[in-house]
Amino acid sequence: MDIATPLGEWFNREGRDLPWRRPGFGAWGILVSEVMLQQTPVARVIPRLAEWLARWPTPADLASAPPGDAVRAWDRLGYPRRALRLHAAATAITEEHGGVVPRDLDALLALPGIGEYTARAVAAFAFGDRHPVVDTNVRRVLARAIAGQGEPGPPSTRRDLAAMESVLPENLDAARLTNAAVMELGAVICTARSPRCDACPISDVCRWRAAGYPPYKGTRATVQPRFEGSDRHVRGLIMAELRASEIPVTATEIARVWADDAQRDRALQSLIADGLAEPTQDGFTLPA
DNA sequence: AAGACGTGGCA
DNA sequence: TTGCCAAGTCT
Repeated sequence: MDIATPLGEWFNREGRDLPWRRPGFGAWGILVSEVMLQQTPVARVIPRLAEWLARWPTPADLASAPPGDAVRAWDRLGYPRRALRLHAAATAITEEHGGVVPRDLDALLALPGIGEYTARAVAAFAFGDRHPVVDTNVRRVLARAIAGQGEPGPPSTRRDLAAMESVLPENLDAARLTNAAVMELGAVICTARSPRCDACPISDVCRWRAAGYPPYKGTRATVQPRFEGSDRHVRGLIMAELRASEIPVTATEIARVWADDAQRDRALQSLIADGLAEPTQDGFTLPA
């Protein structure tokens, strides 16, 4: 069953005009966008990405800045360790790859913060190479359209890559288009909560639809723990203070963000361990 | 190999 | 209001 052709036609007609899809956006821009998009919605990424690339147009530009600048520019995208890793990746690209984003999958995979998904996304979208690209959208679309299940089971890199490989055309351009189209379908049509099957270009061949939308029976992924009152919450509050100040934030000021001394200290210590905060003479700052 | 890791929008 | 979810990675 060929789903690549109808998906490609649909994508060419209705795919969103996103910055990183514009011709000539560049491998560095695509790499930065992919890292920002890890667990963060498109709408929140777009303005931050534009600022980031205007300020640091090349990996060497970012590498020459203090990591704390990257963390501050990251703003509230969330998971600020990504900013630190992106800075470290820029350093590695500058020092080990002559300042040029590598094209090879293994070289990409070796960069900090670049995992199985992002490495393939960069190789496929920035360089046009033929690799199956599998993210949460792709998993969901393939689970439904091909496997006839309402939700993907637990991620299995091997199985997931094989599944995507099986729908990928041989032709390079067609393969790249298919990768983008399956992701896009999962993002805007075949969504997690309320899929818009009426607007789906492959509804006529979807096995889940054909089976009458059977409810998912497998094991569910572990539920996200409550955020309110969690260590993540406290880390976030402390990071907001550090981002907002150009001078060291005192222990007294940090004490105001969270009353529980033990939990606050645990959060601060973990931020220091992560390299997101640095103790100084007068308090704490983003990494210099 | 589960669990940690931010943040905010939406139903 | 609470819970789910958003182009994952790392340990």
